[in-house]
Amino acid sequence: MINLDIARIFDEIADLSEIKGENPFRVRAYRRAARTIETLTLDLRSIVERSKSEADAVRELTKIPGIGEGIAKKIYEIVKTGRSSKLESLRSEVNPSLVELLKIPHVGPKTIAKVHKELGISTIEELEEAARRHKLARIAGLGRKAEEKILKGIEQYRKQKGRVPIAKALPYAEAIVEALKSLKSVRKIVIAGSLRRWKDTIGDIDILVVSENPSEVMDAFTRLDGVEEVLAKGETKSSVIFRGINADLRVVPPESFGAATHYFTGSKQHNIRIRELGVKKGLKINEYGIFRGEERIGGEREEDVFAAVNLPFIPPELREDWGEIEAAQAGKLPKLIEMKDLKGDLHVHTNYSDGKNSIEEMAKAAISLGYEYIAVADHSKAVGIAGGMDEEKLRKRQKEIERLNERFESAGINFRVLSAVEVDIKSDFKLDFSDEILRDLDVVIAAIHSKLSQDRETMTRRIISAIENPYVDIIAHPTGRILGKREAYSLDIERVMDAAHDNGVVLELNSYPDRLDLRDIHCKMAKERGVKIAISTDAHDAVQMREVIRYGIATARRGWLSPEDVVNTRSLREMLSMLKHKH
DNA sequence: GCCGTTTTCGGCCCGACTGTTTTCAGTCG
Repeated sequence: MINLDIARIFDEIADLSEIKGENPFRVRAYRRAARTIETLTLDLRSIVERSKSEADAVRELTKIPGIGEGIAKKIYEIVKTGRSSKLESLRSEVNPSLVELLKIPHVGPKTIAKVHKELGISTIEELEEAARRHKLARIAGLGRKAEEKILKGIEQYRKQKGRVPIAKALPYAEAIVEALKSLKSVRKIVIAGSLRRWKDTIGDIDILVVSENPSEVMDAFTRLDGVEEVLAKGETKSSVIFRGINADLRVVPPESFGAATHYFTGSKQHNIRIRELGVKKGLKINEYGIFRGEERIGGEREEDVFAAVNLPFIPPELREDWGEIEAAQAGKLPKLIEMKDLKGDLHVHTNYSDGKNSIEEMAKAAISLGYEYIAVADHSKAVGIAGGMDEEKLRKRQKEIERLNERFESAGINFRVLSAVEVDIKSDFKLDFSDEILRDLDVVIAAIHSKLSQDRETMTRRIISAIENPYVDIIAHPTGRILGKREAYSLDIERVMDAAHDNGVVLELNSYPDRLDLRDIHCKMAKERGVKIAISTDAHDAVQMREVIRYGIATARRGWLSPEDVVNTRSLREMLSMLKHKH
């Protein structure tokens, strides 16, 4: 039983309670607890297991914001017994298959309860059938339009568009901004929402505009080249599907720009917390501004919103209700890493394995970025599909690296190419090069590339065995996820982090936008455990080295990382001294 | 269900859009 499983139980309790018609604030409490738990950097199971009694465990658990006595006791029960009696009794009251209907756009708990009660509908197929036969319109409160909407929603749900990797949504958002910028009445236009928070996946594109002529903007937006469907069009807000992705646009007056930017950036949970703080100070905070009674006391700048509740500015990447509000109150917001802090890239490929460019080309690209070093980390021979190197090819590469470094030195260029490998951790736990070979390299990166479906215990031990090898410095893409394609390996990430800490091994944050692995919350977890991170690109050509790093930096910021948490913010000498097999 | 230097009870963020309502409910973010 891990945190994620417990979060799922509370999500189901929330869903079932909602359909049952429970107090919405109770539902919200379960949802908030689920969100908190799934992004918690502590293991609930170990908190419960090291407690002497239930009361002791409850005392510890209720220190977590959003977890009170009721939910704490349920966590205790779940960890101890593997079951939740609350969930089980709900399941006997509310048909559990109704939960899936909640995922259909435009279908909410009230509608579900109604169609279930009136028509006995409990599956998507039954709902679709009833809508087609116009049976739904007979129910009070529903009509023909509702039937159309529900059918459309079902179609959308089946297409499973869902969330897309940030690198796919960002260019579309930039294209929309570019197109609308040219309108005369557009004074300001910004990207907000999860894109501004740099979340790894994006559900929809949010654009905010200041304009004295909203209807001109709405018309232009809904007629953009690329708009496939107009979902809603109002005075100040419209929604469309833009090249397969939902896009929302909102127009506000200039004096509301700051408040609207904050509101539209989210996250939803962060906004709720900020507005609650406002309520306690007798203020109303909405997208138009900050109000005391009728009087507006701010909202032109985003800082106004934070200042109104006595907080410093919180960077968008932190606005997830992952503790940033408490940290801001305590004056303990981290100084987040920035692009300019990086001094090198510790994981790039060259044409010695599956990279496109030569070592020299990669080095020159790195120099142009202002870096002091790169580690060329070509694949080892077991990764045949990526042209992995054997020992002989490795020796040949070594000579080329040495010649290149001599040239840089004699030309007075402060830059060094580090000789590295991305050595494969094979399914039998062995590394793909002998210790003798690894010992002579500048940097040894180890990673898993095959047999990804081994069980949780085996995968955990497989990675830890690499961590314990005396020459392994860095573990690359530690969880193996590929967004939209492949889940992370089944892995006990906490044990991996503890082993990394104990052995002085660095974990990689792979900047590839469909990897971003470690992910944001894992970076936070690593930081709290004192594990150092390398933000690397894993670039297979020079253009990628330049372009994908921003996603890595953004993810690091979402994971609360400061320059000192990251090894490649250090000068060459200092960075090398932090690696395990020192040079 | 959570939470509290004005509360251990009585609040709980706030508004836009749509549809079916003749004054508001449902859904969404």
